[in-house]
Amino acid sequence: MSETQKYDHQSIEKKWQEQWEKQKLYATKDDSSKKKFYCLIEFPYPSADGLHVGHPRSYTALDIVARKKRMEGNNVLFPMGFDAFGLPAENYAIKVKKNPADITKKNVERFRLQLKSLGLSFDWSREVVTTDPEYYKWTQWIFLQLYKAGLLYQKEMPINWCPSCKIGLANEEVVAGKCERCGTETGKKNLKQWIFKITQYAQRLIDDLDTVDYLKKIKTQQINWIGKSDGAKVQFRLKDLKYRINVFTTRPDTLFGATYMVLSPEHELVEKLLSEIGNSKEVEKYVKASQNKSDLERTDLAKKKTGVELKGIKAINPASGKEMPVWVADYVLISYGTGAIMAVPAHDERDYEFAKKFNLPIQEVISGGDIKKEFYTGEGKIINSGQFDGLNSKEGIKRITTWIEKEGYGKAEVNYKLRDWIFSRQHYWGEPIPLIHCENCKEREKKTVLIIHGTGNYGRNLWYGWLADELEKLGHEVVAPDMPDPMEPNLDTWLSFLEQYKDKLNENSVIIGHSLGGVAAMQFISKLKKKIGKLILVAPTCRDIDWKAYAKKHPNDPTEYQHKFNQPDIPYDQIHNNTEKIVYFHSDNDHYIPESVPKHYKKVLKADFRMLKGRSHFTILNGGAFTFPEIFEEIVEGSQMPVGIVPVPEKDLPVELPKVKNYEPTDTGESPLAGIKDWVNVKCPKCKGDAKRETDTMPNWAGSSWYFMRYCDPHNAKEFASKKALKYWMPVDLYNGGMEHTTLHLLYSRFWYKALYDLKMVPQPEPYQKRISHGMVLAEDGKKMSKSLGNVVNPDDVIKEYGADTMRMYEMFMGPFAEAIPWDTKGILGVRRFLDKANLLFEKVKKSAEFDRNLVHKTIKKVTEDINEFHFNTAVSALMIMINEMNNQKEVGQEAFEKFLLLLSPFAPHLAEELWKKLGHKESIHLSPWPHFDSNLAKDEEIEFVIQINGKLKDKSMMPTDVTEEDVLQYIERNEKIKKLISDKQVINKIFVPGKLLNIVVK
RNA sequence: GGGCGAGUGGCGGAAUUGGUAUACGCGAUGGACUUAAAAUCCAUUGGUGUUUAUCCACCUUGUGGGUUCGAGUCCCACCUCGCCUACCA
Repeated sequence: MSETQKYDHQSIEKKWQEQWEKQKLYATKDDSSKKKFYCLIEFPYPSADGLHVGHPRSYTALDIVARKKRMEGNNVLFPMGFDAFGLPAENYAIKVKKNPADITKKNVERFRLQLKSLGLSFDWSREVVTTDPEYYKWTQWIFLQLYKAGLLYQKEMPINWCPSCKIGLANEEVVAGKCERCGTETGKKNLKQWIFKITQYAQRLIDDLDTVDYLKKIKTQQINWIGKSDGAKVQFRLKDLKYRINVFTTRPDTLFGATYMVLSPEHELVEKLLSEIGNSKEVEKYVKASQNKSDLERTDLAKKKTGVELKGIKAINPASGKEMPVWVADYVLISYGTGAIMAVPAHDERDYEFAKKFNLPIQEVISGGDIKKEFYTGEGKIINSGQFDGLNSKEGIKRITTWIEKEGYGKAEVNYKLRDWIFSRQHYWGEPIPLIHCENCKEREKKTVLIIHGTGNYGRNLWYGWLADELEKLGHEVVAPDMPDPMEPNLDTWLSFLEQYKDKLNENSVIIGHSLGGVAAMQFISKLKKKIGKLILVAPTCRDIDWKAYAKKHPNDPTEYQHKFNQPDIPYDQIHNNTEKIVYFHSDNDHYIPESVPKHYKKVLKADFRMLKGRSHFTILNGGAFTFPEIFEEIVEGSQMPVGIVPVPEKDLPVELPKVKNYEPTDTGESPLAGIKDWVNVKCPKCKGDAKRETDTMPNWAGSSWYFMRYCDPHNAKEFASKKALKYWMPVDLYNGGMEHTTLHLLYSRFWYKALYDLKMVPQPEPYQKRISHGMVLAEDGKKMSKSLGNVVNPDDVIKEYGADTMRMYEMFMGPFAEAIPWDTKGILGVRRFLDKANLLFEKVKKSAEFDRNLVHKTIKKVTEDINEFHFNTAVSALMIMINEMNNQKEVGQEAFEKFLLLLSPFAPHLAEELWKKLGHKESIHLSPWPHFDSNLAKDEEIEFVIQINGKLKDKSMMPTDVTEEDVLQYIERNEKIKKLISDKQVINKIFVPGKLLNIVVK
């Protein structure tokens, strides 16, 4: 064959691409009587390097699916866009001193051209670019809806900080202590951050996976990332101290085996206890040292455990009653559970190692191992655990948890690894967060909340701590002091202690008094010379309680002082004068406070009484809970939004990025936007006073968390997408992307979609019906393609030399779609030869020529089914077999050839269209119906029937597919070879598999 | 350490519910065409042995066992590699 026998891919491909575009062949119409099919592929980040050969692999695969679905009569949505915000463009902009917007625009144009040269059937009229203000207007709008729904808060916190990129990183972006992007070791920096309450959705993000069709490993990854564990929260008393240590454990069955406790270095108690311990200097030194350790050091030195004992501090094991030493050690992480553990060295690897190193007692409580030699984490019989001895450990978990709850030491609890999503970025190239900080509004709305705790407790313990955190998330000022001598309180001491907070209080303030603190609160308010907003009493005590009787009933509780507590008459009139409103919470099962108490207060207090069910005395004791949303609600009065932070009004969206001279992030951690005075200074939309814009921008994840919704209605100027369009197109029927996005992008976008579903803005709770993943394309050496290794293959070169059709087919043929496959430039030749053969075969086509119907229908069946299952490589090989068979004939029937072209058209759309038109068709092949197969015709009439002896192949012969056992046995009678082989042996059995084989079992 | 997945020719890889292992392609070798090369076409191509006629026998899907008439496929143990994850209490 000469050069002229190779088809001219350049002119053919250019011609059809132009014609298709002119005819708008792939434009999708919304209102259609046809069944919809939404086929989605992750949109690319338009890097300066251009398209990678990995991109076309998944694009072609989904293009094939989309084209086939279209030919099968579906209304297909197959869109494409660009995810263009983010660090690479910004870093490049800084390097070449240009505007990232200009750079991005250029990159997008290049990408679009490259994608178009592949002949993909995207509906380009629906393209979205996340950096386009018309697009990010709606990203900001959605952000505001979620903000108004109370899903965001701001908190000063140590964030992961990359000293090289000068950017805060989400936990998820730090891989093994290193910056995901640049590989530099990360440190910590304290910054105020906007944070999404994704943890609120943790359970639903797990549960709803049951309703969707994702690859198993993708579901597993999602579940693992959320990391749910069932266990119990248990409270440990400290000997002679008011403080308590809360721990989370998944092994309550080992409670009796806890021999020491460990606090993480960041735990608040470490600082509080410093004055009580003998070796405070040593402890301080240790805490400081571990703060300076990077996450990498703390995790990498996995096996070398360090720690310091808090000398003089003893915790009490509520189960065994034994005293236990308390340590601080950085193998306990502040970010998981409560930041403290009960250590059970006999049945936990880490605790065992620690106990061995520091010579701490090891107490076996589950039999089955040999704890002298090794820890034992398996199941077994419970021993050394009093009343629980003899139980199976699995049963023990349930029984001991129930006992803990009954005795008031804790409660069953679920814990998640997933942490809230840090959303702020201190960078230029991202969507501005559309919020305005207004000091006037803040002063007006901010509440000062004074929490006065009860006996034997401290300021931020239990629900006080939870409530304080929640209020601070909204920007309120919380004063939750540790009251003096809480074990033996004295009213006068308490009142004089509270004096210091007097000046902070005003008509907007709230005072919460719990238990004994309730009495203190009333006394304190009655002496104020001003009015406060609200008094919230939570199960307050009262001198009416018979403390002597109580002490008899509860001999272990240190309540001696209670009846000594000085309670002069409370001047109720004065309290009413000094408060706007009083709310009184009590519980129907408070065994601490008799019913006579609320009865008494009902008589004397003009309060709003609220009865809550089963909250005991509002503490962990006796099964109480840690969170009391009712009390929280009473303070914020329905406002879920942080105070003094005003959403930009919808009519002012988008908040566009201003042009700046300098894109570099600052060393202070502020975004470069902070330096642009004209932009930062605005009037508050609420009070019209002077205010400032938020200068943080959104992370790269924002735009990609909802782009699939915008595709449904991309030009809508009034809504992010119309209800009608969303209802028709959503959910996505097929979503494909890389494994690298199966945790974060999927989790974040599912979270946004669920939140919008709760706001009734989208039609269902899950965005993606089916999710599959593609494998990576590796370099010829089997390594990842990278510039530094110099092994990158440029798709433009391949397309220029061999054509887009060849490129597409080769990417499909190279191996299983889901697996990583190395690129092989020589392998492309085989596919190109196949297409040349197809082109040449056209000369042999005769309208009237006979053809092999079985071959045609077999191939239709194979290709159809393979595409359905994403087995593109074997579909290509079926087409190759068909072409080879047809090539062996002198003439080719036109009908057979047409069917071949139809099957070829999703893979090689240009050549298929060229030959289709050359056959005389007026309409595009891509608008033609997908061929059907006849199952009977797809079956072979004759097969190679196999004769085995003891399962080993001895003979084969062509026979009809439906050959009977008798016929085969007769055949054997006539077969000298088989007869000879079995002549001297005893035939025990004959197994006949219809249409396949006969196995003769001999001895 | 945990989770998921994979080990099949010289290479990429095929193989329905257990039923002819190595489809399809690359590469290689030989031949045709050519002054020659490229391209193309034809033939051969898992291994070993015997025989030189290419008929035959045996072996072969990481290793070792097991279940079965029959195992690449199912079960058990082990080895190797890849990906994700990691002091998650």
